[in-house]
Amino acid sequence: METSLSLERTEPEAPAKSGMQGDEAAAGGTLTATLYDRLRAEILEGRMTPGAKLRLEELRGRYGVSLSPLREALSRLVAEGIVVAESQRGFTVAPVSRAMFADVIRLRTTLESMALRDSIERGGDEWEVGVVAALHRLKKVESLRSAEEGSQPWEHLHREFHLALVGACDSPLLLQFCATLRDLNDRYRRLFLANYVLDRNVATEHQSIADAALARDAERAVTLLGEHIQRTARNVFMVLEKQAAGAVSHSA
Amino acid sequence: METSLSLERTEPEAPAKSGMQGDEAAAGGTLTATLYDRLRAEILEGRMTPGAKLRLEELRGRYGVSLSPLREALSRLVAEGIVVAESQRGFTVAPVSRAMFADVIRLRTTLESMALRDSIERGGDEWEVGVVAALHRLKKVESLRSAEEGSQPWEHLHREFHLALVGACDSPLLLQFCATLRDLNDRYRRLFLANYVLDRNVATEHQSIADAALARDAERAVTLLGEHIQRTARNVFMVLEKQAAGAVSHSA
DNA sequence: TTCACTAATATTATCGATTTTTTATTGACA
DNA sequence: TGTCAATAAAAAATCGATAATATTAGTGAA
Repeated sequence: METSLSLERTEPEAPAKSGMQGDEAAAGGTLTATLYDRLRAEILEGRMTPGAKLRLEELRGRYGVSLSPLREALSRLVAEGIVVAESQRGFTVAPVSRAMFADVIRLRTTLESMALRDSIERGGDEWEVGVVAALHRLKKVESLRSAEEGSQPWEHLHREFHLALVGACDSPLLLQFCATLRDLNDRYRRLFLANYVLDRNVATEHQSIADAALARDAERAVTLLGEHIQRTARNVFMVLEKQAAGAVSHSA
Repeated sequence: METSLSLERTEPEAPAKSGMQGDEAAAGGTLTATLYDRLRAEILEGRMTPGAKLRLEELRGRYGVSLSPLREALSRLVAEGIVVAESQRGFTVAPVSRAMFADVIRLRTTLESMALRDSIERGGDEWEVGVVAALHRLKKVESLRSAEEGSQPWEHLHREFHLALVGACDSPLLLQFCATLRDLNDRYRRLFLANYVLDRNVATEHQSIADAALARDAERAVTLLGEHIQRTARNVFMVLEKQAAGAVSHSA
C-alpha cells in the first residue's frame, strides 16, 4: 500500500534500470549499482515475496558483499517504493494490494495514453522505424513459441515495444513516470500471472496498436492501448481476488 | 536534464518529506532519515548550487556523522533525481535547465489538474473544511506581510493549501507524482525568484481557485490553477533566460 | 495458564580504517 | 612551449568491527 515511484532515467551510475531488465548487472560500475540492479530485478520480476523481510546478513552472504553497498542499494529502492524501510527494523519487500494495483493501472492507462498521443504527433522517420523494428522482434519471439509470455526474452522485447511506441514523446519526465508505472504493472503480472495461459492473441493486439500509431490515428491507438492494458489487468484482478489477502508467491 | 522523481509517501522511516518541508529533521528516527530530510530540504529550498559537488568528507564534517548514513541518504536522493551519482566520482546536486523546468511545468499542470478534477468530484465535507482552513491560514500569513512570498511559513502554508485542494483525489500515486512535481517546481522558484517582488496578487488567485473548487466548478478551477502555475513559471523563465546557462545561486 | 518482566540472542545502524579510483602535480622530452 | 607519462595527493567505495535496538526465550508470580 505504499509505493513510491521513482523515476530515474539514464543516470550514469546505474546503467541498467528500466531499459534493460533482463540484462544482468552491468559490470564495471560500482558494487552499489550492481546490487541495485540485481535486487530491483529480483523484486520486479516477482522472485521475491511481497512483504518479505530482507535480512541484511543473509543478503550479505548471498551476494558476497559488505553492508555498506547493500544498504545503499536498498536505500535507493526505498526511495523508489520497491522496498520499504522501517526505522530500526530494516528493510522489507514492498507489499502488494488490490487497491495499489488498481491505482497503477488507472494512472498507467492515462499517462501512457498521453505519451502515445504526443509520440504519434511528433514522431518522425526514426520513430516509425523503431516501432516497426520492435514489433517485428517481438512477433518473432512470440512465433517461436519456445518462449511463451513471461519468458525472459519476451519480457524484454515486450518492454522494448511499448517503449518504442512512446519513444517520440518529448517529455522525459512523463516517460519516466510511464516507465515506473509499467514496472509496477509488470510486477503484478509476473507475480500473479506467472504460469498463465493466454486467452487472447496478444500478438494481434500489439500489431493493431502499432498499425494505428503508424497511421497516425491517435484516437484509435490510445483506445487499443487502453484495452490492451485493461485486459491483462483484468486477469491479474481475477487471480488477486482469489487469493484472500496475502501474497502467495514463489521463492523468498 | 535528468531528474527522476520519486514518489514516496508516508513511509515510516522518513517522517518528513514532502509534507513538512520546513520542519527540521524529525528526531528519533535513524540518522540516515535525518540526513535525508536535511539534505533534501537544503537542495529543494535552493540553498545549494545546482551541479555543485557534494564532497563526502565535507558533509561528514558538517553534519558530524560517518560516511555510511550519509551515503545512504544521498542514495535515496539519487533515486529521486535530486542528487546525481556518477560512478566512482561521487555525488553532485542535480543540475537545472530550461528544458527540465519546462517539462516540470507542463506535466505539473496536467497532473495537478487531473487530481484537482478528481478531488472536486469526490470531495466531501472534510475536504471542503480542509480547503477553507488552509486558505485561511495562508491568507493570514500573507496579510501579516512580515513574511513575503518565499518565507518559511509562507512556503509551508502555500504547500498545505495546494495539498488540501487535491486532498480528496483518491489516487495516492497521482498525488505522489504531483507532490514530486511541485517540489521540483518550487525548487526553481526558490532558486530564481529568491528576492522576487510580487507583480500580482497571488492571494487573490488562491482565493479564486478555492472558490471555484468549493463551488464544484471543476472547469473553472482547473483553468485558474493552470494560470496560477503558468504565471509563476513565466517569471522563472524570465530570470532563467537572463542567466546564460549556469545556475547562479547562493551558498555552497 | 497467562501475564509481566528480565536475560539472551539476533539484527540493525553507525563508525573508523583500508582499498581502489580519480584528479592534480611534476618533470622529461619533443 | 606544449604534450605526455609517472607520481603524489585527494576522494570515493568498500570493508570489518562496534554500538544500539529490537526480538525471542525464559522465569516467576498471579
